[in-house]
Amino acid sequence: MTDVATAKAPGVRARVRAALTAEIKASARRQLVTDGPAALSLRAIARELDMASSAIYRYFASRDELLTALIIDAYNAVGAAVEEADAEHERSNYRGRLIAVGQAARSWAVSNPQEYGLIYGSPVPGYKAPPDTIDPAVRVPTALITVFVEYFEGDEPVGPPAAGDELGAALLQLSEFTEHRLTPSQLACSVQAWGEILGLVSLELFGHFHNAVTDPAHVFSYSMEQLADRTMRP
Amino acid sequence: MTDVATAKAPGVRARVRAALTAEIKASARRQLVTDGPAALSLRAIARELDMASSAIYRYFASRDELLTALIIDAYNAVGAAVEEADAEHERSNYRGRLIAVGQAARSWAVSNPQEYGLIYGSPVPGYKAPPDTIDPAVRVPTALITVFVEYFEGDEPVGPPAAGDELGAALLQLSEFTEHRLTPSQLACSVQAWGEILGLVSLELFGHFHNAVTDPAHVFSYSMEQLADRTMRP
DNA sequence: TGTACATCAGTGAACGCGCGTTCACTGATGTAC
DNA sequence: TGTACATCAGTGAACGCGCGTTCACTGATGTAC
Repeated sequence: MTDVATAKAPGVRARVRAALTAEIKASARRQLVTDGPAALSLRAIARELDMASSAIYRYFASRDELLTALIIDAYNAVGAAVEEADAEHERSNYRGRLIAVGQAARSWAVSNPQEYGLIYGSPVPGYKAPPDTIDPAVRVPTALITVFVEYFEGDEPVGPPAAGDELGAALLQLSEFTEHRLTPSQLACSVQAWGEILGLVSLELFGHFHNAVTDPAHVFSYSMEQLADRTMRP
Repeated sequence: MTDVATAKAPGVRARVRAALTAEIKASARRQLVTDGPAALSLRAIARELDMASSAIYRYFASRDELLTALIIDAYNAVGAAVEEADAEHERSNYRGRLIAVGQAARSWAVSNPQEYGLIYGSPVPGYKAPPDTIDPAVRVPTALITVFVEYFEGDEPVGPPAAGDELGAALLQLSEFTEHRLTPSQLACSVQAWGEILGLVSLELFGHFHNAVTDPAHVFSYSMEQLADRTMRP
């Protein structure tokens, strides 16, 4: 029992701690919507949570650390949404998976525009992302490229890009990341897909469709179908 | 002579005024690079220009008005770069024009990353773009879509989208903008191109190619060729 | 050409505000015997 | 089970800073006769 109690010991205090940490982040997220990341204010959060501004420092060592937490949360949120959408399709339904990944990314972005801006908009000036943001950041592109890897796998496995292959050299790191299972032009195809998804979502969310595209959701769906049509055989 | 003098009268004072206005904007642009638009500070500009902070108000009525001027300048700068690049090709060389437009947009963005972020990154929170930003903002997409309009013009001219055509409805405003000279799927094709260009540039400039794409310029060139290949007949 | 007046650029002080971060502190909650 | 001690959460005052904007003002530059 002492054992269990000790195991649960962090439970009592730590649970309260976790709850407050979450509340701080929620308040920060709310603030993001109205003021943007650059204006994220610890004092404003403290005010909303009815505590001394210095109390925040029990939970986050600095403003930047809080920002990092928000960024990681955002990456994990899109990442999870995209992975879930992908998992809902037959593994061999590459077309369906590709479209699902794109749709899930857009849906999340539309529901969380400020967090989308935080991770895919202009970087916060003066903020240097620490290494622990990398893994979460990589989830969406990984999900996307995995669909292509598995789709192309039918073709003979490819080695590292040949010397003198400029496109291969330009995409060498990506080729390593996928363990050289895609040709340079297949890698480029994945990057283009990622670019098109992100570009369309950014145009929509950052207001560039005003007075031009009435129904961005429809145009996006259509574009994803087109994307699938042209990158994957029927 | 009095006539000319009166005509030139604004010249003396107004030229000094124009010069200082430009200096203020230049300082603001410099500040943008290090601190971002949200932190744009009139006092910092005044400090750099060795004048009282209140003097700025002789040139811009408020911080927001200065920001608007920067945004308009940025849109006009990319707009001009893109139009120039387009003009350097034979009118009938649609493929060359399309690629040139994309390349010019990217080149400008790479040389002016902060101004790119200002207009194509996350919107500045609390800032409402006034109507005079619209015309400059529309130059790049107009150049792009014009290439498609002229390319497709060989086909029979199309009317407004048919009732019940969902894609046509989603793109109705764009169709009007081009005086109904493109079919809905051709319009969508233009939007996709614009999305892909913007997406690839954003991925590159906002740091998402780190540890993945070594040579973004090459991948971009390749992608533009592919884009031209798939949207336009040889 | 010369004078009287209006316009404009720029000053410097002030208002009222918000910020991140530190520090010594009080109590409450957990830990070890 | 009870006591002594260590850990931790939260406080409130303070430091030093920067900001946008207003206002009454001084001089210089242009305008009209």
